[in-house]
Amino acid sequence: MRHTSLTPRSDKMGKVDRKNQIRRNLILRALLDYGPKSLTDLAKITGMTLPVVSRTVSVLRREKLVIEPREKDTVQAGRPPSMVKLNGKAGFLLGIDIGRLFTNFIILDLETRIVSDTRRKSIPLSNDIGIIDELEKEIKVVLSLAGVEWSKLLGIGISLPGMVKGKEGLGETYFNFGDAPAREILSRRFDKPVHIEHDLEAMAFGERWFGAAKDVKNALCVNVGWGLGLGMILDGKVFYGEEGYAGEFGHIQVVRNGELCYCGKRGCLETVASGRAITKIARDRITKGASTIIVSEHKLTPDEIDTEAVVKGAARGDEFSIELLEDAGRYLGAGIAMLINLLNPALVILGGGIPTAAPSFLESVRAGAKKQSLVPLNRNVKFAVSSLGNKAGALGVAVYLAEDLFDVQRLNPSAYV
Amino acid sequence: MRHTSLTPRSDKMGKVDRKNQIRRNLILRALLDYGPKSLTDLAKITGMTLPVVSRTVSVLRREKLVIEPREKDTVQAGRPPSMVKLNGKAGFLLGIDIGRLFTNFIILDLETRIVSDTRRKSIPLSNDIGIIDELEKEIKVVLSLAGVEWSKLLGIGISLPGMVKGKEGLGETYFNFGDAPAREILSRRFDKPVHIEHDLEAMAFGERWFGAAKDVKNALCVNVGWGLGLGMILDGKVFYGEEGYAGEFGHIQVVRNGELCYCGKRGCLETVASGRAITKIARDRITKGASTIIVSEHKLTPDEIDTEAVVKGAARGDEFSIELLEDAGRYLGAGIAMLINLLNPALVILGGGIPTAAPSFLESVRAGAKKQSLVPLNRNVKFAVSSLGNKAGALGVAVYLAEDLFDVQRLNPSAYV
DNA sequence: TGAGAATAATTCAATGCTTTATTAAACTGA
DNA sequence: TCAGTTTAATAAAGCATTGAATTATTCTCA
Repeated sequence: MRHTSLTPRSDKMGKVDRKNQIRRNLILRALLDYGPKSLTDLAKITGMTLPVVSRTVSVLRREKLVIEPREKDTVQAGRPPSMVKLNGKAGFLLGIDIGRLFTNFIILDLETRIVSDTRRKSIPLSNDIGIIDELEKEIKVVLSLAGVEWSKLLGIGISLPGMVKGKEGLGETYFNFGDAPAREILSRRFDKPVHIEHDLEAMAFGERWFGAAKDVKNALCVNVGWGLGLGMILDGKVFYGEEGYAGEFGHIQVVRNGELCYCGKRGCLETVASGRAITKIARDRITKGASTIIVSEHKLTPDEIDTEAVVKGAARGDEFSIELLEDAGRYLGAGIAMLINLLNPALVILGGGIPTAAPSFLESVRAGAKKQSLVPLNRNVKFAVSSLGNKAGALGVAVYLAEDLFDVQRLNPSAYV
Repeated sequence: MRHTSLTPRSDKMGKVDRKNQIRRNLILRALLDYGPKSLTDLAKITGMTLPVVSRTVSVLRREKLVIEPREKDTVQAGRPPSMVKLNGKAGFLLGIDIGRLFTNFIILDLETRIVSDTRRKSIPLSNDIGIIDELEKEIKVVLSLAGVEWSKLLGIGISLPGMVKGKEGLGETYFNFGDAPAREILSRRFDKPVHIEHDLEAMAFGERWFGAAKDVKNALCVNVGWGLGLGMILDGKVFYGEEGYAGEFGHIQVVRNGELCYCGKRGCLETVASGRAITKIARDRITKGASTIIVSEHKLTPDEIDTEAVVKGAARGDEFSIELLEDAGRYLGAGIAMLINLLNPALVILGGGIPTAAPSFLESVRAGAKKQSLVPLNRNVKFAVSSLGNKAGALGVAVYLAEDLFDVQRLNPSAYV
C-alpha cells in the first residue's frame, strides 16, 4: 500500500523501526497541520523529547523532506530557534473532484499551497473500467499543464458523487469495478497511494482545512446544488456512519404526503429545497399561469427556466423568484434545525450553487433554522456560506491524502492509545 | 483530581513515571474490557512487549489490584498461561442515576459485577447545594446496605436529567451550584473522583457496555418515557456535540402547525410520541366521547387515565389503546427514519417505560422507520428493546467512571496518538 | 513412561531513550 | 558595553526497553 519515498515499505519492521516511522509521520503531520515550527515546538506538539525530535528532523532534513524556512523574524530573547518546515518541492498532492458535469483538479505542494487549479468537463461517470484510461489521460494533461512531473506526485485523491465507502476505498454508484475496491485498482495502476472519498465528505474536509470550519470540532456542510447533500464533521473528524452512508439529508421527510421524490418517498427535503425542486416548482407555477419578469423579459418558455434564471430574477427583485428561494430556504432551515437539535454543531456551512449565487438565501435558512431549533442549541451556532466554492471537494481529497500519507494511528499497534 | 490508590498523584511526574502510569492503566483498562487474560494476550492487546507487561503486572499483583483467577482450564499443550484479572475486591464503583421520581444506585466491583442494585425515591432535583448532604446520606445508606466500606469506593458516577455538560462535569438544569462545576464540588466533598453525565448519554454507555450495543460502533438509544430522549454512540464513542447538548430528538418538528409543545414550538416529536403525549391524547379523546374498555371496565375518569392504563389496555386488545400506541410508534418511527438517513447507525435501541411494557410498540416503530428511510441505509439496521431496563443509566455512569479511572488518553501528551 | 512438541514467561545483553548538564546565540539593562 | 537573562540545541551518562535466547510447564504419542 505504501509507494513513495516518504514511507519505506513496512513489511517486516521491528518495534524500533515502527517507532521511527511513527516519529517521522508525527513530525511531518505536525508540520502539515501547524506550518513551520521550531524543534522545541515540535517536541511539545508531538509529545516527544527534544533529542528525539532533533535526531528525527536531521534525518528528514537529509532526505530533503523538510527544510529551513527563509524568513527569520527573531524578536524574542534567547538563541533563535532553527525552524523547520515541509519542503513544498519534495512532492505534490493531486485532488480530483469528479462531478456529474465538471471535474476539478487541484494540485497542492507539501506546504498545502495550490500549485494548479483546473476545471474540465467531466468524463462520463460509470462503472466501466475503461474510464480509468480516460482519467489517466486527464491527469497527464493536468500535470503537464502545471509542470509537475509524474514521479513527484505523492498520491491521488478522488472525490465521487453517489454512494462511496471511503474507509474501504470503494466506489458504489460509480467507480464500482467489481472484483476489487477502486482504491486498490487505481493504486496498482498508478503505482501511487490513492484515496477515494465521497464528494460531501471531501467538501467537509476541505472546509475543515482551508475554509470556514478551520479549528471547528463540530461543523455541518450542506451543499445545495441540483440535489441536496450533507457532510458532517463531528468531534473533529468526518463522520461516515456504520457503512459509510451517513448524511442522506436530502431524503428526510419534511412534507407529509408531499411531492413524490425520485427516491420513491414523498415529501423529501430535496423535493422542496434543492436546485431540482426550485426548477420544477418554477416551471409548474409558470405553466399554471404565474407571471414573472424572468419569463416576460427574457422570453423563456417554462422548459427553459432553471435555477440560474430564478437566482438572477431574485437578484433583480422579481417577487416570484424571491418567494421561491425564500420558501426553499425556510424548508432547508427547518431541516437544519433538526440537525442542530440532534448534533449541536458549532457551525453550519452552506455550499453549492444557490447559496453562493443568492446572498439572501442564507438569511432565509438561518431564520428557518433558528425558528425551529431549541434556544440553548441554536444560541451559539454560526452560519456561513462556503468561501471555497466548487474547489472544496478537490482541496478536501488532496489533504485527505496528505493525512493518509502521514497517518500515525495506523502505525500504532495499541487498541487504546 | 486523582484520589485513590489506583492512580498516584501526578503533579510532577517525569516521562518515565508517566509512561509507567500509562502502562498500568493500559493493562487495567484491557482487563476491564476483555476480562481475565494471559500476559501474552495483554501484550497483544496493549501493544506492549511481554517483558514490560510482565514487570507491570507483577507490580499490580503486589498492589493487589490484579489477581490470578481460580478457574484454570488448561486444555491446550504448552506451559499454561498465568492468567491475570482485576481483583474485584480491590475497589467498588458507584453509579447513581438520579431521575425525577426514582434514583437508581448500582455498585459494581472492579470485575464489573453488580454488587448491589437499589431503587429509591429521588431526592428533589434542584440547584440548591444542600442536596449534596441528602445525596451523601443516601449514598451512606446504600453502601451500608451493600456492606461496602466508604474507603473501598473508587469513585462516584452520577447521571442527571436535563442539560448537562459531561466533559466539564457541569450540571446545568440541576446540580448547578454556581461557582464551580458539580464534579469539582462533589469530588472535593467526597474526596473521590466523581463523574457527572447526562442521563441519556449514561444510558447509551450502559447499553454499549452491558446491553444490546456491545461491540456496536454506531448505535442510537431512544428513551420513550414521559419525555423522549436520545443518546448516540458514534464511531464507538458517546457523542456530545459542541456544547454537550446533542440529542434533543424530542423537539424536532414532525407535524407542521401541530400541537403546542412545552418547549414553545409546535408539532415536536414529543407532542405525538411520548408518555406525555399518549396520556394527553387519550384524555382528550375520551373527554370528546371516545369509548374504550379502559374507561368502562375500570371506571376511570379521564384525568385518571395514564400511559400505564393505555399500555395495559393494548395488551388486553383494546382497539382505542392499540391505535394510540400504533400512532405514537409510527411517528417515532418516522423520527427514527431521519436518524437512520442522517447517521447510518447499525442499531437502534428503544428504552423507557413504553417500549418495555408494550411489545408491539417496537413493531410500529420499526415499520415507520423502514417506510421513511432509504433502503441502503435501513437494510442492515437492527432494532432492539433495551434489556437493561431502568438500570442502564446507573450501569452506564459506573463504567464511565471505571474508564475514567483507567484513562490512557489523558496521560498521553501527544496531540495525535 | 519419557522424549519431543507446543506454548508461555523470564532473563539478559545490546540498544536506544530520557535526563541533566553544557554549549550556543541572541537580547536587556545598568 | 558587557554581564546577566532568556531561549534553543546538543552531548553524555545512566537507565529502561527490546528481542533473542533461555527456562518453565504441560500435552502428545511412540
